[in-house]
Amino acid sequence: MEFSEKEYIVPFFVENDFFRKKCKKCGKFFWTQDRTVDNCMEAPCCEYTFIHNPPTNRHYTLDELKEAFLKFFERNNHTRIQPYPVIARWRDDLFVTIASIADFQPFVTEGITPPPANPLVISQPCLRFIDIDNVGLTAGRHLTIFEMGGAHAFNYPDVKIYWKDDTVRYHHKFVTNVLGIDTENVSYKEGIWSGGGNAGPCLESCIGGLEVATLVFMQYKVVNDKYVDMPIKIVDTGYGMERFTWLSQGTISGFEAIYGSILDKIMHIAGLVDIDERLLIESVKNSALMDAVTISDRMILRKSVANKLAMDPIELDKIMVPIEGAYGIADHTKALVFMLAEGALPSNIKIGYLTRLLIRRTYRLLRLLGIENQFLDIVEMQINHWSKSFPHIKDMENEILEALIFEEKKYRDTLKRGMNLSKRIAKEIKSKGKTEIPIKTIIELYDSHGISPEIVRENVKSEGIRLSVPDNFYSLVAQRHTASTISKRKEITVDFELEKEVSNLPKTELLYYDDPYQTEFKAKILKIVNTPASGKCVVLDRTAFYPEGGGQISDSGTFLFDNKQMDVFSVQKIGNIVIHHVKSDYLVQGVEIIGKINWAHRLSLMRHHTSTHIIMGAVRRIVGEHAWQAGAQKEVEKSRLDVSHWKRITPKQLTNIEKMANSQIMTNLPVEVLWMPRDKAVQMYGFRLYQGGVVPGAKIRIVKIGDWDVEACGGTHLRRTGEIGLLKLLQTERIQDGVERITFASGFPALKYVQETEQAFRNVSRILNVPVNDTLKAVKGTSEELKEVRREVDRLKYTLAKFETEAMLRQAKEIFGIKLVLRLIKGADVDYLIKMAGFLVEKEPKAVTVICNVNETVKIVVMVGEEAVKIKVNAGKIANEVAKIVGGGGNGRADFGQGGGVKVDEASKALKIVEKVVKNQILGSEEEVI
RNA sequence: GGGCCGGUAAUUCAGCGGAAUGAAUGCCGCCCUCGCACGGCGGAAGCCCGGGGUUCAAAUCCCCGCCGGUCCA
Repeated sequence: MEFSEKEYIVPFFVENDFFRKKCKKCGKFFWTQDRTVDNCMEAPCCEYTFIHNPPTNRHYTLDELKEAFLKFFERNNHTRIQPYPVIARWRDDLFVTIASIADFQPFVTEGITPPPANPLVISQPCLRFIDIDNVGLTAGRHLTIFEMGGAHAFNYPDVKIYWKDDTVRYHHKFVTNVLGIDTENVSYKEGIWSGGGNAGPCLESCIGGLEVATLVFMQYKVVNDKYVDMPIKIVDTGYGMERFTWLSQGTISGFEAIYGSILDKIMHIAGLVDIDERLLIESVKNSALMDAVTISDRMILRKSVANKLAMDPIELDKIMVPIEGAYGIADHTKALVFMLAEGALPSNIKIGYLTRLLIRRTYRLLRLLGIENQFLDIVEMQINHWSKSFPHIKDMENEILEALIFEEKKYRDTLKRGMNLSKRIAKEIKSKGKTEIPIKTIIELYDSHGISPEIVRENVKSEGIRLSVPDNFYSLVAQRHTASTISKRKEITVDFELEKEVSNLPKTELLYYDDPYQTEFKAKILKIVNTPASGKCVVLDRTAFYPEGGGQISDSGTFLFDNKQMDVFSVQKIGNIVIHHVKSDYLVQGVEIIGKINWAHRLSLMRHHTSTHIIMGAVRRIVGEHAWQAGAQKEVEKSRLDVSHWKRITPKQLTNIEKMANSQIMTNLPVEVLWMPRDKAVQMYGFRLYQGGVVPGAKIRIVKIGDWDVEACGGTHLRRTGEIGLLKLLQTERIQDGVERITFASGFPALKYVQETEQAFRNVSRILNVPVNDTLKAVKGTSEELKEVRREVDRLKYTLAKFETEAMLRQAKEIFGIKLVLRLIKGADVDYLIKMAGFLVEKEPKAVTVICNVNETVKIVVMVGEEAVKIKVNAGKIANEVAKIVGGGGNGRADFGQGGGVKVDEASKALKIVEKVVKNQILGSEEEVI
């Protein structure tokens, strides 16, 4: 899909003599006032021109630039909005905030809620992991954390704010008037933007070879690969705050501009001083010419730089790798500080995995520079620096450092395990006379054990083992994952038919918000829809039925109409419409019904919901402020709360949480529900409000339990905590690394649990015949005794077996120079048989022993003494032959065999053939014995 | 959300259907030494994670659960 010139030409271009040109190198169209230029003015089509030669009127720090940007747009009628979290908890399609527009998706962009202001301006910290391999290599063009200056305007069919022309004018005015850049130095490159199901044309602003901003005009929805007009047209501009800062300072890399003294210190402690600037400048300029820098591209880059400087590329690589490592460390540690401050704890799944990835990567870079012991010092510098603009980071300082210490230890453990494992593998390979580890093993080491090929190489070097890692190593790893995952993807079923049928209905009035204790109400049936997917659905003008949402299951109850009662078994919400699922055919549109909710059901849910908030408050106080709700489900009998925490919650902590929570219940705290403007709420209570995810709307519903806990929440709650009565924590489990699930019960189900547990305990004490308080002691004693008895039985078996053996040997039959001992016993176990047979052959090397035990089945043990083995008697084969007769099988070595079967009556017959089998073995005859 | 690996002595692991004489390190005792380190000899130490199933026989194979590790989206 391409857009025509029409989409890009704006009056501003025409008025100011901009020309539309086609880039000689990349073939893309762009707009410029400079007649002479023939490329788009963006690397790699041209070199950076701003290094040591900034085009701006002065140097800006990141903070200064951000302020200049925000102030400029404020002067131009935009309202400044506080940044959103970097962890995008309100989205199910993203883990992190990747752009400023992500703050407003999907609720605002879909028209569900109005924007917090219109137009607005924001400087949003963003995370991107896509380009993580490039961080450092491209001198600051790619970062995992950066701030995106976003000026946004939302144009509705009836309310127009501004569109393409003003967007370009604002941008141009900002770069020329505020930053003082020459107007000829700015080019606008035509492009297409698409993402998140939306698309539109965009203009990329390039200055000095660097793309500094993207002006996106979101105007289409992508439906079946076709563009459909969106009712809301959105100006989505992204100004790269770090890139502008770099541009204004003209430093060698962006990292000097962004990190200043922090980077200096990292370089200093790593001993990276007195570096030949020419190497850096050439490398930066060349990195601009590389489009996508991959691992194998690195040496190409080095070669071209080395060529210009007449030096050895390998030598250059050795100098550059640590410097780029220092850049990476500066970037990664900042990203970590932001992520951890918001409670994105290291884990093996979801967002936590990205945190872990980043920590491990950082640790490897630090190791490369030999400064891994400085990890926390560097992080502290970052905390102190960035908390000037983002004070919440300082509040979390201890939590951030603690999480890192714990994770670092974990990684060191992994590395240690990896060392053992790879050394063992190396030895095994060596013992096979080989010198190379197969690629399959390397992949498995990485995929299943987290040991990267470089680490393996380090560890096996001493054993003289090599390994060659192919360029496509990481895609080979990826291959192991793709094959099975695609087929198993579950479809989320959306009843489009139902959605369409109710879309024009007025918003349902939600009575449960006015009074969560209302159990009965009158309402008019607005519509009855019957779809194959959802069955019979009733929409009312008002309802007290709480629909499924916020982890709370829906209400149930009945409708009364015309003296008839109909069950409402499930309630859902689609947009602003509440749907009641019923089975009855009796209802008709337009009539008035009486709704009655199942109060016991609802009350239990309310108890559990309020409890969830109380527990969350207690968990934070016991395990630390990093603990976030990672999910929750409120049901009638019990509920669960998933909490992020880097280690297991100990039984002692759990007891304390329970005690603390119950104490809040006994204090009978008031539960207040307030509707507040989003920004004000965040200002008062912080991001911690969003435990259950960011809720839509400019005004949000706040549930405040005394001074104990405040959360944005749409659920139904009690008036006072005392109504919970009793709260019992039932169990904790580790559902993922870094996420602990607490299951609990409130009210009657809690009491029921306590009573049942007590009953079970009483039963145990009754069986042990001891008072309840002595149960533990009694069980301990019994268990000890059991162990002792077991040992005693073993000892007795030993002596008994020895004793019996001697008698058996006296009865042995001598044939062909061996002593044949046959024995049939009842009710013994295999261990005993083996012991007896063992003693026998030990004592008499000429013995051949076959012992047969009859129980529910037949067990046969055969042992052949040393001397007898020499004349070809084979225990395993005897066992096999004998077992066949009792209808089973057997096997074993020459000196020891065992077998068995089910035909109990054939046991004595089976023993009778032994003599013949042994004879055949000694004589080497193949004669059939059975 | 999905994939892969693992749970055996205090620890790191071997064994992967027929006896846990398991291995190494650590621990205890004895010998060597004036004493220590090293060395030599001997010893203690295991519900083979839990629960089902298959089998004459399961640490071993299959299913479920618990616990841990790891990679990817």
